[in-house]
Amino acid sequence: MAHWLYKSEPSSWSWQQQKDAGAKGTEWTGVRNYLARNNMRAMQIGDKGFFYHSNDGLEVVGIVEVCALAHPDSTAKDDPRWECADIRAVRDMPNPVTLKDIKANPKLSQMALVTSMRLSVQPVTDDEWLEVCRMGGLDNPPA
DNA sequence: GCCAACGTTGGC
DNA sequence: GCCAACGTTGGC
Repeated sequence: MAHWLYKSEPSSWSWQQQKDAGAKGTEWTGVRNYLARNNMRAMQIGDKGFFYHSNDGLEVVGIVEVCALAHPDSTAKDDPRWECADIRAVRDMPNPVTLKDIKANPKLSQMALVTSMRLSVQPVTDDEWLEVCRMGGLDNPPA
């Protein structure tokens, strides 16, 4: 299964809010970027991803999974171009992994988080997934 | 709060 | 279809 990374500013939508939304999950609305949208179109049910706090925190704080395939973004009713998937919280990172840690790890130098700073929904390779999980203290990373 | 990077928009 | 202007993102 593919892996992803979702950025959110905690002041607009935080990890705590995502967890509070429970198993039903939430639409990942508001993406207005074609690459990010295409990533969401490629998502499959059960795909795991990292939840990253941008601007404030700058760290991977949790694991989420896709619980609905891409559908029209309800916050873009007048513009059929924009779609989003739904995601739900799976678990906390035992130790949040900071952007600083990621940049300092040579194995992660090709991560989109580093190379495509502004992409808000990005793919994560299997190797990157395992490495960040390891750094975060997850001994048995979810597939 | 600043500003660089960069994606999108819109005039031509 | 180019490209300048503009707006937004996001690290610092």
